[in-house]
Amino acid sequence: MRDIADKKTNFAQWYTDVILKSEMVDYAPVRGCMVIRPYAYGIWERIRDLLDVRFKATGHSNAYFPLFIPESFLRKESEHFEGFDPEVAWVTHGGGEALTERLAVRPTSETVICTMYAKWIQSYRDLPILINQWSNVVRWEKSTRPFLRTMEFLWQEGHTAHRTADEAEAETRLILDVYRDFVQDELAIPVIAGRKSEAEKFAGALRTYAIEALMTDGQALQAGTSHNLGQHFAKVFDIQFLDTDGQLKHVWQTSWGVSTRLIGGLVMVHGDERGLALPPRIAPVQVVVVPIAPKPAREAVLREAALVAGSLGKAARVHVDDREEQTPGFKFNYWELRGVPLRLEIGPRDIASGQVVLVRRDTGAKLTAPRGELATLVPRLLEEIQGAMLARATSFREAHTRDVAGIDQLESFLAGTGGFARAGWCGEHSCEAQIKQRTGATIRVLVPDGAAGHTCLVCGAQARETAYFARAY
RNA sequence: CGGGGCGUGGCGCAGGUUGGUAGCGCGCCUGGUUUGGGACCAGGAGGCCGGAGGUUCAAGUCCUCUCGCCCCGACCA
Repeated sequence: MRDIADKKTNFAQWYTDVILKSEMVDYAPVRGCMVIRPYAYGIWERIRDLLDVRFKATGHSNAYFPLFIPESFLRKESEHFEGFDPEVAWVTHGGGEALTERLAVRPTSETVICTMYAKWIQSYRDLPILINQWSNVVRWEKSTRPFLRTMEFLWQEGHTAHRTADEAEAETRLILDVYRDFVQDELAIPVIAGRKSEAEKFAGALRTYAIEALMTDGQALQAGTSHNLGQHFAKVFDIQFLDTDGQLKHVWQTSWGVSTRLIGGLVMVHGDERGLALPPRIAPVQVVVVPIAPKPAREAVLREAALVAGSLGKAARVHVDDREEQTPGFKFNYWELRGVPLRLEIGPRDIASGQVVLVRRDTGAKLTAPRGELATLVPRLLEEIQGAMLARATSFREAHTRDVAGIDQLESFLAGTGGFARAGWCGEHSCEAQIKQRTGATIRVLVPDGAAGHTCLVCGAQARETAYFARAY
């Protein structure tokens, strides 16, 4: 493949090449910021729309809270403040005058939202509150990569308040399931869902759950998080309600989010030496029609291409590439780089035979089909591609997941192909820290199953948890 | 913050050691011929070399300062 670095030997450069050359993104004038170009924004719109449906279906509503957060709000919960302070951007001046109180550009919105919830919640009848917002946030990151870690990014953040601890925990897990299903079903990315260790949890949370995906370079990517905030925020922000028993109680809260980082995940899970490969359900363009139009037949071919596109109607998102200046070969590469799942070729030969040529992006497989069958064949093929992409990603993950018995095994596993290493863990932070220090790997998630009978891979004590370790983005 | 790399037409780069009329590829524009895996020919447009200062008859090139970007690491929800 011309113009993009070799994926096997130079993954980081390959990633950068793909996202720049497919015109998904460009570097912004400000360090660490990115411009999300129409093609990638189209993917984000699909992500947003599909997730939003799932949020609404589980009872949530959207709202919007301000970008600016007074410093005093952020300081109320000390663990939360300390977690975020190093990467907060502060506004100190406005309208040419110094502000009496600095304003944070939100790194996340718990503190403003809690302030409002304190006003809105009086009675158990006001609960639960189930609000989501689609917004941008800013975190002053030292080292950035487009989509994976940028100083400003787009995300959704859900913030809920509940009457009981059980209800909050159920909500936290419900959202984790929503995320897992969404990412697997729509993005064709298999994930491991589990709980974060104390060291890795959200600043201010009681418990953090996450879904973790494996990139094709063997590194993990946190693809979504769901936090059970307990009553920490309720207590410092004084969010109380009068319960049926006449007692004044603090609410139990959750917060959860996914971001434009998911787009980086799509690239790194499904991309190949030809560029991006998009799962059909998320692809802005599902089918591209490339007319092969030598001059004498040009009019006829373009007319047929338009007819075919039209005949697919609502069955698929179709684009006809009728640019005159480019040759078919150029267009094939162009759309493969952009990851369009299915290509249709129509030329004089096809018109004569009443057929079209179809080419799958995921496998490169080429087949011909009679024109009349397209309306049923194309949707079926798209679903087949969707399934095949998930299956491929899943078997890659399976092939790169190992049980390791000790830290040496973990180290050599990571030095080799990398991936998820599964092992027992005693629950002590010192053991977790030792692994990170020696191997660079962290606990991605803890899963409930099967710790019994295992020992901690570091200290050898009885394991309390089963952990997935990996190096992560 | 540490290490490395780099700023020269839109993009990618050469030129620098040895100062002497700023070049190549791609892209772009016009015309023509082409179109089943990144077309070809011809003719064009476009940069005073990141910025400031200095040395010199003369600076892309040498010196000083400065700004910025990328990668790796550290850090990081």
